[in-house]
Amino acid sequence: MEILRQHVEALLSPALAALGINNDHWKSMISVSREKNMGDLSLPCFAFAKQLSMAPNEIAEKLKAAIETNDVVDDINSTAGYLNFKASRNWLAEYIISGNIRIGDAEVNSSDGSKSVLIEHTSANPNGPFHVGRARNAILGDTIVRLNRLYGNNVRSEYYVDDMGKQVAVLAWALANLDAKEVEKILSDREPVNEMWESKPDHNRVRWYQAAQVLRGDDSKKHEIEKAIGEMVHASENGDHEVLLSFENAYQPVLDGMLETLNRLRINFDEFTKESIFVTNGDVSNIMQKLSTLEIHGIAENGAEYLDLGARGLKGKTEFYYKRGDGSSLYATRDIAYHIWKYTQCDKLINVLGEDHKLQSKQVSMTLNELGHDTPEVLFYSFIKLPEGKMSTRKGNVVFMDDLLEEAKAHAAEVVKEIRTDYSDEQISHIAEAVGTSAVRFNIIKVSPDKGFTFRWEEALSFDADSAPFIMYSHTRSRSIAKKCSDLGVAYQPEDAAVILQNPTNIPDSMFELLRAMATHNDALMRSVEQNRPNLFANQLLNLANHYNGFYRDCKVISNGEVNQTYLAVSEIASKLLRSGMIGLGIEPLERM
RNA sequence: GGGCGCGUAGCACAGCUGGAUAAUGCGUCGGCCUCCUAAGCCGAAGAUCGCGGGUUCGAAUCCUGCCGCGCCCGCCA
Repeated sequence: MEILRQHVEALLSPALAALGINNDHWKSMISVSREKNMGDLSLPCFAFAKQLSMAPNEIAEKLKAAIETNDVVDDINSTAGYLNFKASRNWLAEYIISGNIRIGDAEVNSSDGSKSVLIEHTSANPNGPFHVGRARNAILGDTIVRLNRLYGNNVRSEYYVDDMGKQVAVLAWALANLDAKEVEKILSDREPVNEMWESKPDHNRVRWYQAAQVLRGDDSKKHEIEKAIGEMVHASENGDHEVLLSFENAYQPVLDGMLETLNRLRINFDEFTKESIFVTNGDVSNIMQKLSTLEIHGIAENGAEYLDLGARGLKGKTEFYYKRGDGSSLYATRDIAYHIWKYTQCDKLINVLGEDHKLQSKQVSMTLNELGHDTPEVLFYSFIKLPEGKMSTRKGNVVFMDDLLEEAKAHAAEVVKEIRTDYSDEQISHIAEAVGTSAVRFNIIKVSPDKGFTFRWEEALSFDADSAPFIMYSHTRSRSIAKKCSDLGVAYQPEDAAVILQNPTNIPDSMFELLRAMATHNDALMRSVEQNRPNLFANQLLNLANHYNGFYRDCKVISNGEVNQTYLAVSEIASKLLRSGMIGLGIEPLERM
């Protein structure tokens, strides 16, 4: 309720001055009321107690007596040492109906020259299909992208393609040296690929990768394979175009398959940047050169080079190696080159990384600092576990995103079929797809990223309150009302605000609660974006949907064939806010469901 | 062993820069469809905020010790 702040400050200022409080420190003490029924903004008076030698509640009472309510703040009360200010119903209704709440659009970049943000997320090795654990990165990252756009930032999303490491080399080696029969023989003790995904290249080619991994553990073949792979890695690091091309031919179909899965979740990227670029264009060797001149630089016996980050306060492992004994670079070195390049593209960087990358990320940031660069904001997330324990492709203990999406859609279809008997199969399929994918996204977004949560099918497929369908349902109700009104010949036009406001309407509690939820909507968005915590905004949207439902219950927009214009205006603005917020979270807004 | 993170009702999860009766969902119990989509709404029961110390007028929130869980501690990516 930041919109109320200046009004409250104006009221408080003279009253506090009269008590002898003349500095502005109290302004930062005004905060959003915890007790929603007491007020919107509150001033705790405890801090004044000593200075004024008065009890806090006495101070609050004195202030209350000294302040006159007005059209904006029409309720001031003092309880237990708090002075509470509540926005006036009519003022708030007028404020919102007049179109003062910013709606935003998560699908476009602002063009007003605002801050440009480069968000790198997912960047998974292109060697196999997404399981729910790996997909947490993509869902969090894409949501941050969307919320930044909704907030008004200029955003570019990037996938950093690891096109030259050992993992890709293993895949390329396997594809060149093994045929399908051999692969299936090697993997005969494992679960076969779900036939539904047999022709999907991420599910298909990962078999070659897995078979190669098995062979790499086989003592009789290990040597020969390691040598071959080692040569490929080495060649790729020297920028050997032929090898890099064979790598690309190996991983690109896999990556395409993975992106197909993300696409179904409405996750897209603006740019794909290949790791090898920074080797072939000389950036990496330039950086290694620069690093070797730093005072915290060190050289190991075999010529490998590192930075002593312990000298800069890093605890635990202090040596950060950026160059191997053979002179080649390491993943982190290339990542540093990538970051420096990223800073030539944008003002601010955000990375989304698994918690296993914390140390690595810290090393990269500290090194960037040494080189005089800014450091990225990083959102770390914990892993998703299964009830049986850690997710592991090797043990067959995984839930693939493709399977989850199918399952979610099927479950949604069941629900729709049961309660909407008049819908066509096509309609049901469309709704089920939207509900299924939205629910999957939302279940991951709504929990705090640093919480390691356990994946459970019954929860992933729960469409009750606290889920995407709950929000979608509220939105659908608002669309249904708009359609009915339009059928009656009444359409909401934002320009008519002044006319609508000429007819005062009764504002019941539940409508007031909705208005308050709308008034705090952008406060929540700001917090969510500034702190890179999508779950905060997910919560806001649940809150908004919840209050819309209360409004829906008590304020009939259409009654006896007559449209209440004020209610319709509020319903429509709430609807827009729900819609833009849903798109911000990657939830698909439907007209009917 | 060291570093980082987490620990809130039977389960899951929220709690913004310390503040008033710790929010919400699932599950349990009870109520609401002649009226804009009941995937909804209303009500009840259910919490020593891991344990101990400290700072403060005030701590789930900050500091510290311990316990439990996760991740990391490669010249891998």
